[in-house]
Amino acid sequence: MPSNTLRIGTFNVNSIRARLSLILDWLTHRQDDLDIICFQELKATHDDFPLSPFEERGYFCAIWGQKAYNGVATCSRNRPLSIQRGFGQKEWDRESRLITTTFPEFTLVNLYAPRGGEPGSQKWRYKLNWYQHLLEFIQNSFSPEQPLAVVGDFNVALTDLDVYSPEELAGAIGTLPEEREAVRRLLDWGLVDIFRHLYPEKQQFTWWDYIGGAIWHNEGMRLDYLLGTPAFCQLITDCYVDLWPRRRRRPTPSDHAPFIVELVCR
Amino acid sequence: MPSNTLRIGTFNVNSIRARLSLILDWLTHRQDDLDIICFQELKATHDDFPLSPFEERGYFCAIWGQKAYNGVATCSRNRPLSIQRGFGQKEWDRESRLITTTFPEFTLVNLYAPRGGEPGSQKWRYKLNWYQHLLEFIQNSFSPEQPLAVVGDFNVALTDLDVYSPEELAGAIGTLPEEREAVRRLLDWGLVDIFRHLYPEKQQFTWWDYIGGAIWHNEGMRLDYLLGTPAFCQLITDCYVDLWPRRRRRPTPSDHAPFIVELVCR
DNA sequence: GTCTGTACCG
DNA sequence: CGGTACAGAC
Repeated sequence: MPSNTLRIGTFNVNSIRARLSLILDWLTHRQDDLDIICFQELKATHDDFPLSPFEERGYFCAIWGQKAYNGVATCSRNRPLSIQRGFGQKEWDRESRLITTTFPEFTLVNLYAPRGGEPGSQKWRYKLNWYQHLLEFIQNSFSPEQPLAVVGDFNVALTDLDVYSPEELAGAIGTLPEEREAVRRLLDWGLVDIFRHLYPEKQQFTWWDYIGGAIWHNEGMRLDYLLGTPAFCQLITDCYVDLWPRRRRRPTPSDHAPFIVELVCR
Repeated sequence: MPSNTLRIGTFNVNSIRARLSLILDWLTHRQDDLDIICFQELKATHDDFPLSPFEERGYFCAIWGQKAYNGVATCSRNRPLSIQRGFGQKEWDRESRLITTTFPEFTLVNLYAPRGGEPGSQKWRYKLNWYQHLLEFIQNSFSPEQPLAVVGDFNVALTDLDVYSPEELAGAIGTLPEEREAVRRLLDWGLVDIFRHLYPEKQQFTWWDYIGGAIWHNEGMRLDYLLGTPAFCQLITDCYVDLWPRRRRRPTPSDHAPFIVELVCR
């Protein structure tokens, strides 16, 4: 590996506090090789974020916390040039689901999409509206020509290849046509699903239900993505899911596994 | 020590489940030298009692559990001749606070008295009524001539010697005249406070508040007792509080320490 | 299945 | 301060 390799991870941790020791052990296991980590589902306020252990490992943490639910943080070895919490519209910023950090080489949108609900339900509608708003935010804030990555838990499995059993999961939340279409509109704008781009045929999940020990039968979904503009994706050398923090019993893991992207930085 | 030494312990564990590993470590630390253990505040139903580890260590457990609150169990190497749960009156047996086991050599009443409340309050009245009922139960069920021990968490500090600071604790729950009088009536009936009998001047607490790290300043109270009839007490060779399971930080200990009585059994 | 709040009791 | 129960979310 050349020394100018940069690694970005995205990890829905399902509580940064309950999972702290596991996350730190994971960082150590990886020999602290991640340059940027995008966390989702902090389930903690800014004040409750365990800042010290991350600072001790050399990370600056851009945090947008919330009590009990949601919450995102982007922790990076280099301090970002700017941080924006949310969409910048009061109406859509009641939930902490999005944090944007800019770096000299690229811009990073770290998001936690709503889970949604049954088709036609209130939560289903909210998810679609949220995605529509995300699209407009990206359209208004960025250009497909700039190096941009949109990364996080999208709570959508884009195709049937991204779920363990399309038959069993027909109509399941995260696989509905409207949800897939909402993400696809982001791709149409100019973002590339880098995992699928690099591995067109590979089935690789990032989430497994707690119930029934789904991780042990690999019955999961691909819900976590890095979508990048071509200017960003040309930097990428590889990407993969790191199962280390997921395939274990104790301490109790998150239901998600981290997704790692490696790039060269000139 | 002669091999016919018998050891009885009483221990308010403040949840038998949350404290299981600590209790088992404690038994091991003591080289499994306890013949009878009286537990209070199981905070678990009969079905939730962790029976196996105690059975594996050779104990028969007479359990009277309750969800979330109260709950008592008497675990003994020899199976008791009989077990009675509660007072035997529906009205007074809604809470699991008392279990009586009979053995060939003596009878054992294991109790968890109500904590009570501010003087004049509902809970204060309930505690006094409960003690009145306990007195009548003992009067009606036993004779001061028989070998009988009444052991457990009485939630009363009998005298000012039994609290760390009579000045600071003036009027504190557990030190009120009516509460002390309630316990004294048991002594008047024919029971001996064996610790005080053997150590008339010694200040030794069995409970320390969680708040403020009271254990580290020995700011406690003596709330746990073994009261015995003379026929029982004549068997006793020594008694003491075992601080091992209390003076520690992790795993979080109970706020009580076990009280141990040693006897000779002919 | 797992987590966080809130509530209640010690 | 520390335990359990319950509701709500995912």
